[in-house]
Amino acid sequence: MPPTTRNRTTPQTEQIREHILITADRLYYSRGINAVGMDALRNESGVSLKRLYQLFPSKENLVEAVLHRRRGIWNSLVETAVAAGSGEPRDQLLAVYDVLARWFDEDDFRGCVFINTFGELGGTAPHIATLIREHKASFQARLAELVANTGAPAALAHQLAILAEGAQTTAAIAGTNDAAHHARAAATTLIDTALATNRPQAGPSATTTG
Amino acid sequence: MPPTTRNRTTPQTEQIREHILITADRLYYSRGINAVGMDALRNESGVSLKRLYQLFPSKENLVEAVLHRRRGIWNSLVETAVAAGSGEPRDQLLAVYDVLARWFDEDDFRGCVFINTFGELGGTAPHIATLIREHKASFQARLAELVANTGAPAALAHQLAILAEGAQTTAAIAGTNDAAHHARAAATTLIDTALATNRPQAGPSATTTG
DNA sequence: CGAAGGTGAGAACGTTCGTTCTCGCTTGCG
DNA sequence: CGCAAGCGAGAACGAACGTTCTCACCTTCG
Repeated sequence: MPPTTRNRTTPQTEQIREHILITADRLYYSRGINAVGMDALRNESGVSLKRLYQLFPSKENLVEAVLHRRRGIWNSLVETAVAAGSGEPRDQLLAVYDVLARWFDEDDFRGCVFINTFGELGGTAPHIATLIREHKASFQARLAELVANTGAPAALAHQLAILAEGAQTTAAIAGTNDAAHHARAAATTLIDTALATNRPQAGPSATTTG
Repeated sequence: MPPTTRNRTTPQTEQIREHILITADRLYYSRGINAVGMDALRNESGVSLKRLYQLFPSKENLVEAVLHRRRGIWNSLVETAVAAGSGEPRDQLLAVYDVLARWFDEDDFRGCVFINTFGELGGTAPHIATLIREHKASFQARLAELVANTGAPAALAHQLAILAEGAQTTAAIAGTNDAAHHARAAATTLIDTALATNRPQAGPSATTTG
């Protein structure tokens, strides 16, 4: 039923929806969410208020959709970087910080959308707070998988996650991208230390010859 | 002139000012700044609007005063913890993460005021963004001093700062205080690695004996 | 006592918010 | 052609915002 030619408006609807999400994301990200009214979004996107509320029944709903879309983008960035490397688990972990470095270099970088939104709305919008919490938890879970592949203890994943979070806020506030470099260096130290202390003296347990 | 008995209102003024700052801090921190109007602050503090605007000519001015006060509290916490320990530079650095651990355990903990405020207002209030940037820079400068005392390379200070920032946001969003423990463990690894690789084989280049 | 000035409670101001409604206009279909 | 439905532009709504003003009251000092 969905892909029939029944409703002429349907094909455009998805593009309009995406256009709204892109515009809202840009405005919310640059100015904060409370500071961007629906009128501003209407003017910037060129989409009428009627259609805005038709596609997103409330502002909170729209904010959630923006966060959901950002989550997909973030996951794609991470997975692309993880898949692009040598396949070595250690390199896959470090690839996360290369993603950060490229991101921090963007002109309009102003920190992590989820962290910013949590600070602004986390105390009053429980549904949004939960959404943010779940996103961060899923990122940490992905890190835990990558860490497990290296054979390092699970605690390393938490440490690497903290480095990634800290790099984002530090880069945002300082206005420089140095933090990505520093976080990557710290991650390298933590990973190598974890790997060294995990299989310490018994070196040649050469079960994996690859 | 200030400490004379000339003006009867002066003695109370400072207490009222502090009372306003404490109340505003609590409301802003728990709900976000835009979500707390001056009426809410009037009702919660019991101070009339007239006196509020008498002591703080605008809301932005009040926000800046709240941040300024938080900065002093944070610095006191850090300096107290740094001074309380053994005096060993390594322990002084780790004391910072003990401060975080105690802080995260507080019931109303909701992350770092400066990070939260930067996310909400940093894009539209340049003066506040600058104030936040300066606070973070001064914390990093203090860390750099402590790192220098250990003899470790300066880059360690940046890494430790990133850990502290990341622990704050991670703890806030996750709602647990595990991040303080993980950050402390990571900091220990980074510090010890930096100290070990800094004076590796060539030990006695004793130009600075003291 | 009586005039002056500062105060608290809260109304009022103009703006902006999120959301809904009105109203011409277009458009697809019988 | 005629009509029902959907659309964009924007007015309108009640609420809340930051800020100022009114006014009765209280204090203080000559």
